[in-house]
Amino acid sequence: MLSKETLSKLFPDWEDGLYDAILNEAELKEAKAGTTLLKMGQNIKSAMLVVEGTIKLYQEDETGGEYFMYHLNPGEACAVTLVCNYHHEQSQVLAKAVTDIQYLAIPIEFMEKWLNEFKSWHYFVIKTYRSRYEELLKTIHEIAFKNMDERLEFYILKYVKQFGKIVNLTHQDIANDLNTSREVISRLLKKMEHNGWIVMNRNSFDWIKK
Amino acid sequence: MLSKETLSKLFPDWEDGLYDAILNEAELKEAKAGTTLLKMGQNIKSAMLVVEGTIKLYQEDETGGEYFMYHLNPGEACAVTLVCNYHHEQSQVLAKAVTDIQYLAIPIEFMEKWLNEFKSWHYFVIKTYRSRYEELLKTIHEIAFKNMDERLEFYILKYVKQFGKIVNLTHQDIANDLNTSREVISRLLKKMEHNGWIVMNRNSFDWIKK
DNA sequence: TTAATTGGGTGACATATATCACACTACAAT
DNA sequence: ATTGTAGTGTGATATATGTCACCCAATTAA
Repeated sequence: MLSKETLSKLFPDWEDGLYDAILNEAELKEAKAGTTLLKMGQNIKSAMLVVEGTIKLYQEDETGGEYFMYHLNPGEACAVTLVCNYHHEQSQVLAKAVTDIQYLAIPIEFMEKWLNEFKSWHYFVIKTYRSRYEELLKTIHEIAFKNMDERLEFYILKYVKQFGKIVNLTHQDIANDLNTSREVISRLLKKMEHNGWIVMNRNSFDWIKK
Repeated sequence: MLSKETLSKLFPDWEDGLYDAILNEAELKEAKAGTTLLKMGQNIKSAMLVVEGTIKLYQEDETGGEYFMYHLNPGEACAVTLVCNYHHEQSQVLAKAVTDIQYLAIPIEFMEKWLNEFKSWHYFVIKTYRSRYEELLKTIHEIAFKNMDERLEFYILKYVKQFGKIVNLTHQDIANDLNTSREVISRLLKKMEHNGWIVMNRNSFDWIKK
């Protein structure tokens, strides 16, 4: 079960009443690694706050393509689910659990209410949107101006920052996240290996640049 | 000079005290069409609210490339300038006036203060971030999944929605906004003409599809 | 131990876009 | 009328990436 202590570690800037509200209204849910938590076009019925584990956020194409945008970690929230004035709002993003996760699901009817009641909630929402907006800007910068080799490096660095220098991803995983094909990634990784940036193993490689 | 009536038409959801605060603290500025209002990396010293005219927001590359993301119209605000807790925050976007414009410049020291004082300001900031976040998602969708011909159509439709079916842009203008070359745009527009989607003139063309 | 599956390597080729060179035309300036 | 300039059209070619075909090695399942 969830305690006020746990909450105050995850969300240190909240006022006391907000912790109580969460304990009363939020449901603590779990999901296995790999689960899809939110699909594009799906109706949003609750806000999502990460308690444990990591979530990956994607832009999704009608034809099945995906483009990875950013990670969500404990103490962070999915921006799109935070402000739903109307019911039946549809998700604009795809969210997947990377690891086994725990998250808080708060029915969206509390969103409007809490914005009124809790100043710290209000700040939390703004902070969330601001930082996600910045992530999207970085993503646009990559896709609009960089070639695949640079985007791959940027992608790997995001991974390394999250999980460390041993990158446990198959070439196919990476290709899916960057909306390209496995062959392209294989060739680019080979180049990186020649350049001495990585050491390759089956199913993984080590980032050793710098 | 700026009146409370004008303000209440532009920003209908604000509380009364906020109009007064604006009248006291904001400076009404003007800029000619084509002016650069904010460059990437530039220190943000004031928030920007559009009163008259249209602004275009870009992502900018170190090497001079630009990618158009969205328009800002009267009653809208530049999200990045709205939440600057620290001084010396650097702009992540490029903003240019498309038409002659008037805008309100509010020194950033009031941002934190007003978030505390005015609930309607708080909502305004959230609404701004939310809608800009959605624009960025659409932009990512275009660049990540679409070829240049589809992106060009999307681009033209944004223009048409803003300014009407007569598109007063040179091929070079469009190429700059989509970070490609004039030749590419020329050829694609020729195709659109063949398909009967547009009628071309010198310095402009008409969108007649559908 | 053998067979099947998954991850990866690589050549050949297709396509989209970028780049270069240059020609042409409408309009503006003189 | 002449000249200059900005906007446009278009072939030739280069490059990055996508696609197809197929192989091999490592791991797992039988």
